Amino acid sequence: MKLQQLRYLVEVERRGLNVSAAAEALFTSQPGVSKQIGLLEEELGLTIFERSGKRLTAITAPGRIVLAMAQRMLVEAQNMKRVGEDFAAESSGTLSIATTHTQARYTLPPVIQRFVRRHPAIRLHIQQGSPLQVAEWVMDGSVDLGIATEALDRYPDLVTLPCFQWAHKVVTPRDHPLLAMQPLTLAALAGYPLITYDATFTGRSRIDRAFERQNLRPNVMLTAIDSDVIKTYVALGLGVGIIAEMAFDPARDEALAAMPVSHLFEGNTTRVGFRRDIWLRGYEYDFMELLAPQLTRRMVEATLKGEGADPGL
Amino acid sequence: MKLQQLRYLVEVERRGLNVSAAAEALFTSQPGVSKQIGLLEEELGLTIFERSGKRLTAITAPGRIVLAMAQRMLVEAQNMKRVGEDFAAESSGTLSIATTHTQARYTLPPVIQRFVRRHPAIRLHIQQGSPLQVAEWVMDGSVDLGIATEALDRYPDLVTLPCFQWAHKVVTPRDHPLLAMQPLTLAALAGYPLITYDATFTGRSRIDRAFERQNLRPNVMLTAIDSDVIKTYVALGLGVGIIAEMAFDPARDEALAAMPVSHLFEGNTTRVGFRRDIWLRGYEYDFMELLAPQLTRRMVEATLKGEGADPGL
DNA sequence: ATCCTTTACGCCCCGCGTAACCATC
DNA sequence: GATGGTTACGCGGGGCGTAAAGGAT
Repeated sequence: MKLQQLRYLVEVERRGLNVSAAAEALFTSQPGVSKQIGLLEEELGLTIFERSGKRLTAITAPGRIVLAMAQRMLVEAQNMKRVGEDFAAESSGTLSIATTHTQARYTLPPVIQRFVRRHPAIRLHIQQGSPLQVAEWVMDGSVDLGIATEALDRYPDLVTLPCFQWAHKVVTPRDHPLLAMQPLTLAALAGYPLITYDATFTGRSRIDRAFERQNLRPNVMLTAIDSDVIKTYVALGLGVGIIAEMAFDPARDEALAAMPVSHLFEGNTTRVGFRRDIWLRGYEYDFMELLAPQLTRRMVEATLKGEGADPGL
Repeated sequence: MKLQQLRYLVEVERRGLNVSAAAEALFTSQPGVSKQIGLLEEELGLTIFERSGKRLTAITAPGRIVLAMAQRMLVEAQNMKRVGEDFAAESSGTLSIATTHTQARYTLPPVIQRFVRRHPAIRLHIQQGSPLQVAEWVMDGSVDLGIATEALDRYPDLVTLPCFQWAHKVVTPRDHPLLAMQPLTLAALAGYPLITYDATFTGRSRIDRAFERQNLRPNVMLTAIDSDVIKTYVALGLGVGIIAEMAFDPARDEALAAMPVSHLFEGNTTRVGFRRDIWLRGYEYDFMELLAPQLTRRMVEATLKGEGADPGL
């Protein structure tokens, strides 16, 4: 049994049982992959893939078990490399983060700035997507850390830690009639066309839930994944915006006025998440602490220990 | 990184940082082991072993982490092979059990007999030792299952399941004065020289505790790990024996008389234990069920799931 | 007819063994 | 000097690539 064979195996599964695609993804030849998988099956004395003639059609029951084991072994192998990077240099390495637009645009810049100053040789990779995508990327190992307000905590194989809390703000043009209203009500908001986040983004669930509770049907006339887009359309007078508070900058957004609405919508908690079974490098602990001061290395490690429950296979 | 390198690594550690011994144990050449470990260290970019000149003297901090990961990977690799044996044939394979004399001699024979009838092609290996040895053998993977009344449950990395309960019996020559005593007391027992198990064996701890509670100092004049030895000396009139009840057979031991003493000593529970992280083959589940009918596959798997807590590193 | 997998075959790397050398106790 | 580890070097197996053949849709 070779680790290569396991890599081939896992990749074939990831590519929907397409050996050619797997070979391409691994920069090797298709026959090689085919052969090694055959050898592995022979060595283990079982068939991992069901074949109809020469085409792989399904994964057998033992195959599924073997696959799960292979994945764990590969994660462990990757962790070993991480330990190397971690202890050896602390200077080289890559930190890849998946997050949503709001975090990438408003929360992360100062964090990243300090991180880069402290770890100048670490290459950074920020991948932007929906909270669900963020979670999936963390799950499949294509990024190390995921930062999002939604979705992350729905994956039991991820460790998620709360970073900070935030509230929404309502933004309007500076001359908007709502600005005179004290205090602002949901009913009043529902009287205007609304511009806010896309269905699965950045606390949108809290917004919807608040209106639902009062049986209001808000007129959401435009949604975006991007606070800047929302603000732009609000400035054009197309409606009233509901955005994350950190996305409003009085200096930069001088065409707009913002009103606190923490009394209308539930608070949101932005979380950082990572796979329970990966090895966190020193600079990843550092990054988390920069992101949220309470996430010290000691605290994160304690959480890992405490949550040690492994659902396993 | 190759699995071989990890095997070398782990073996070197097991052999007290002696590369030559590790090479010998793995049936390969010493320079090969040395080189592969060097290559692994180079690949990971860290030193695993501290060297004074050319001699390995200690394991570095990262080395310890790498070692733990390597061990987990190797266990997983072994599990993969087990899955193979398990699904493929169910016919070939080896079941290795570590246990104490009493179990091997009195409990296991009928179990083994039925097991062999059901799985004629499985090779059996019974290794006999003290409860502590049994636990260590299970821990280091040299046997699959351990069966013992003592010690097993003190290892958190082992899953231990209760098999059955049993009590001690007092055995004497047929004409012994104690036989007339109704009911038997500890004080009476303490008045005779006793012959029983070695300090760490087969419920011996319960025997000692019972005397201690009454502040009695029994005269244990001979100890053995072996019920047959005890019975032999009892038959010779050297003293009164205290043995496990299953070790007394009225037909075979016609020179002796036995008296129930469950009112004097606590009951004992014999347990079967195995490493939490190994893959149990179908016939191993079978064996456990033959050993103790309540240990069905379903029940064992449920216990595994429930205990899923993994202390990890 | 096309796509995809397997079989066949040859190159070349690399793991392993032998031998020689070297450091520590 | 004995034990034990590294370096040097040559052989051989096996992984991987190219080419070709064989099924499935």
